[in-house]
Amino acid sequence: MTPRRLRQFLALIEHAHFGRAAKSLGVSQPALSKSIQLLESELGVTLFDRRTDGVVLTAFGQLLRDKSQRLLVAEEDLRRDITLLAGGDIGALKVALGPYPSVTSGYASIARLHARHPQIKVTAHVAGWREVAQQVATSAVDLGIAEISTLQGREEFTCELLGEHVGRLFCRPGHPLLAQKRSPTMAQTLDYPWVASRIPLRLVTHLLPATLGCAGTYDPLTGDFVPAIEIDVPMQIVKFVENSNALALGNLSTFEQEISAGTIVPLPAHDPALRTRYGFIYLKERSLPPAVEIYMQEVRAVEAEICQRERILARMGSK
Amino acid sequence: MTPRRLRQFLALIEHAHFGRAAKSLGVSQPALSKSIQLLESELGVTLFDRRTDGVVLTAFGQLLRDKSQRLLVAEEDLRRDITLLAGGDIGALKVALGPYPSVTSGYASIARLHARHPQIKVTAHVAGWREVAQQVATSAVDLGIAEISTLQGREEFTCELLGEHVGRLFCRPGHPLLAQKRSPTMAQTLDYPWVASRIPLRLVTHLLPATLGCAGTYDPLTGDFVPAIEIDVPMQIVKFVENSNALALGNLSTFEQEISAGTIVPLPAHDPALRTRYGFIYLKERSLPPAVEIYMQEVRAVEAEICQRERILARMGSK
DNA sequence: ATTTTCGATAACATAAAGGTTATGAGATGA
DNA sequence: TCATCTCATAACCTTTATGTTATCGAAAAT
Repeated sequence: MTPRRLRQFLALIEHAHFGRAAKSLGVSQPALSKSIQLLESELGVTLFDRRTDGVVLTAFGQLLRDKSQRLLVAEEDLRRDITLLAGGDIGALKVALGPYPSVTSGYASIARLHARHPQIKVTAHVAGWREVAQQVATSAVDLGIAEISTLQGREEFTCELLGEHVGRLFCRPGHPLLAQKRSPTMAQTLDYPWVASRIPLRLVTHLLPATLGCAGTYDPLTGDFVPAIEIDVPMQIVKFVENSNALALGNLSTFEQEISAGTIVPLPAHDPALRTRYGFIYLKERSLPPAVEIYMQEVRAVEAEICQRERILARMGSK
Repeated sequence: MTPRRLRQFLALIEHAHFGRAAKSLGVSQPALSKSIQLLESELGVTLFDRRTDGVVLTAFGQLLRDKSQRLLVAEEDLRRDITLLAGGDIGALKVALGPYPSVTSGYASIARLHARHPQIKVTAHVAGWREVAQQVATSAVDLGIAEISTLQGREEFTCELLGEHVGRLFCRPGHPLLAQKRSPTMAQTLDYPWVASRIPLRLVTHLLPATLGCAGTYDPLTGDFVPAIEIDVPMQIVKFVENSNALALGNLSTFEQEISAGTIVPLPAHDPALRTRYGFIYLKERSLPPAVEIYMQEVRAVEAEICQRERILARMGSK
């Protein structure tokens, strides 16, 4: 069951014809015949039904096809990873970060990654949840960090839960979502830009480069940061929400002063506690490059730190 | 980069010594030396630092170790799957189902699987969320269906989100959770058995064998069903909750009559909408046997059906 | 019936994989 | 300095993998 044989096997499936498959592989027909026979005898099953007008795959063949393709991809990926690493190229890493809280730990992790592995070039793209999923699906990025409901019914994705944040949404007093009678649904809130509140950023400010905004593209190698929504973090968020239809995410305590001053108001929600569960998402079929795995380790570490700090803050809050 | 060579490579790592590793593999030392050299030249990197007192792995070696182990496991799994299938054994399937709503689609899927593939032997174990995770982690089951927050911080798990249900918890009037001043936390509710309400079961009753309870072990091959909590589904749930500390999961409309009669009451919760996101969980490192993949397809199909029916019910309800 | 098409088989060639024993070369400690 | 330990190298052997060309036999089509 060598890679070579598996490739011959897959070629035969494609052409459904020994002669033509052999030709496409650049070998003679008897060579391919024997090769497939050896594969069959090794596994102890018949892989093809030989018909007079060609061959068709058996159930065993179908199983082998699906699995062997993955196996070959995994092997190629491994080869590629080692070759790149050997060339001194530890790898570029593209990640798509969803809104809060994904972006919070996502950015903090980039800063840590850059500190420890400056040779890894990171491109982070901040986007909406749906866009993150789309970018992962099209392989535009290696990895996404997004709210996991993004994944519903998408069997091509794998996810790893990172954390859970509970927060509320806040808006300006005259916001369109306040005009309607019913409490806004989650789907409706997604129609407006969300901005991360001070709380989640405060949790990681000791890790964040001061220049980092909450939305945009950051390359730690060059230091370039191109904000998608230009907000000075953390103080300008309230001003931004006050003067636009953007929604701020945070806790009641986060905006205690602003609420009593009436500058921003909490959004009524029939689901008042906004539980956000977010995690890594990536394609099931691909094996992740080493740079991505290193980055994931950093994210996990940051996440653990955030969890601990939140627990401390919660304890302080309840006293 | 044949399996054989990779195994030699792993053996050398283990012994950190050419002579001893060669002995453990049953070959001579020069044979192993040459084999490793070939592997190194094939990949174009040095895998071991040769020291006078043995060998130590380089960074490349470490990368290859991690990846090649997975590759070998995948290959072995494939071989095992085909061998089993060749022996007419399409495979036994062990699944752990968490409480509602996991168990709902889990059971319905078993019924469908049994109808289409009667030769697949299924063992379903219904358990609490934590136990599902534990059983998956220890490979006691191939697959789990559970609430995904089970996965937080567990990087050994892969998950695939299946669906999201919103419900509330109900209890008897004198329940301990009502005695405390604060609203019960999610963690506290987990201290009591949960039982599935009529709503989620009603959604799939056309798929369920009439005998199925909501908790227990069911083998569709023999038809044996051993309930863990004996409840006649669906009518006895209210009686059970009324006379125990069990919690029932459902919507307000589910228990409309009982609430007005005062027999059961909704549990106050600072997080009144109980959003349950559940999905498949399995070990990252393992490749799933074919029987499990077939089952997963059935679950996905049932899940899609449930989603559609819920949407219809919701629309009917809002009119 | 005859021809064509397709895969299997036979006979043979060659390169590569994998192994052996004997020996070499460098570091280390008695 | 010498014995000893490490892994590398050399020379050689055997088996297996992979290929070739020529031919065969069965089914389908003309």
